[in-house]
Amino acid sequence: MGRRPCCAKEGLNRGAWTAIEDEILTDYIKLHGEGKWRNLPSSAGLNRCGKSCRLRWLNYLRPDIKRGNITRDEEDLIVRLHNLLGNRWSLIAGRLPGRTDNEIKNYWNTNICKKVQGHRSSTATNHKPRNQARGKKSSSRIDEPKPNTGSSVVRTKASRCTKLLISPEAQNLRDSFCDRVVGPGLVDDVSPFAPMEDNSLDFVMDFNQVDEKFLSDFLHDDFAPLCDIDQNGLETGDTSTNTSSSSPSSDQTFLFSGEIMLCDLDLHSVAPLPDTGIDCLEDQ
DNA sequence: AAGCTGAACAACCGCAGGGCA
DNA sequence: ATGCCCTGCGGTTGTTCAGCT
Repeated sequence: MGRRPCCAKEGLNRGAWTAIEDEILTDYIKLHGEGKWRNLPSSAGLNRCGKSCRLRWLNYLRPDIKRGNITRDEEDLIVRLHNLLGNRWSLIAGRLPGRTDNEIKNYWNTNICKKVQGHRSSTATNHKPRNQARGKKSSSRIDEPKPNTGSSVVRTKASRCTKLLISPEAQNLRDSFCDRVVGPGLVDDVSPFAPMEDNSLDFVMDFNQVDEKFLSDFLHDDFAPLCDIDQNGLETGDTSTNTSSSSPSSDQTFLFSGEIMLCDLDLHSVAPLPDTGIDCLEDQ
C-alpha cells in the first residue's frame, strides 16, 4: 500500500504563478483563512497542487512578508542562529520577522555559506562586506563539497522543555557570558542559571527566567567556544547522523542550551532527542 | 550584439511527525 | 495499537536575469 499522492499531478499548472492565480489564492485565503491546503485548490478554483498553493502563500503572498535585501543585522543573526540550529530554516526564520525559511535558505546558500567558507580558509579577513554587485563571478560552485556550515549541530526533536542542565565543564562559558551580560559576580543572582538543588556541580537554566534582553545578548554572543567544544568533544562529520549514535557528552549539554532556549522562547518547544544524554527537564 | 556564466530565488519533491479515526 | 491523512520542513531543481567576454 503506497502513500497517497498529495494531488493528481496530471493536468495541474506548474511553474511560475500568474498574477491571476496569486489573486485567486489571496482572495480565497483572506476569506477562508489558511489551512486545508489539499482541498484549497478545488475550492478556490485553482488548477494547482495544494502544496504549491501553501508554498506560494507562505513564501510570497502573505501580507507580513518583508521583501527586499537582507540587512547586515539580519545576516549576522542568521549566521549566529545557524551556528546554533544548523539548517533548521523554519526556526531561524522564526527569529526574523517577515522573512521566510525559503528566503533565508536561499540567502544562506548563495551568500553567507560562501563567506563562512572563505572565512574558514582565510582567517585573515574578519567580516567581508556584503555582495552588493549581483552576478559577480566567483569560483565555480559545481563539484564543491557540500558546505559544512557552522558548527556541528545535533538535530533535535520537538518536546516541551523549560529547564536545562549545564555541565560543570561548561561553567566557564556560562560564567564568562553572564559576566558580560549581567555583570561580574551577579551570575547566580540575576541570570537564569541556578545551581542544582542536589548540590551537584551541575547548573540548571530556567527558561522561565529568561527575558528578552538576556535572549538578545545571548543571540549576539560569540558561540565560537561552543564550536570548539564540539569539535574537541564530539564526533563531528555528518551532522545529520551524529545525534542518536553518539555517546552522551556533557559538552553536548551546553551546545544544546542555546538551541533549547531559543526555541522555547519562540514557543516552538524544541528539545533534544531523548537518547542523546542531554539533561533536559521536560514539562508535561 | 550575442553568447556564456553564475547569482538569485521561486518552485518542486520526498520525507517525517502529529493528529485523528 | 494501527494506519491514514494533513501539514511542515529541508534539500534540490528550474528559471530568470545581470554582468562579462
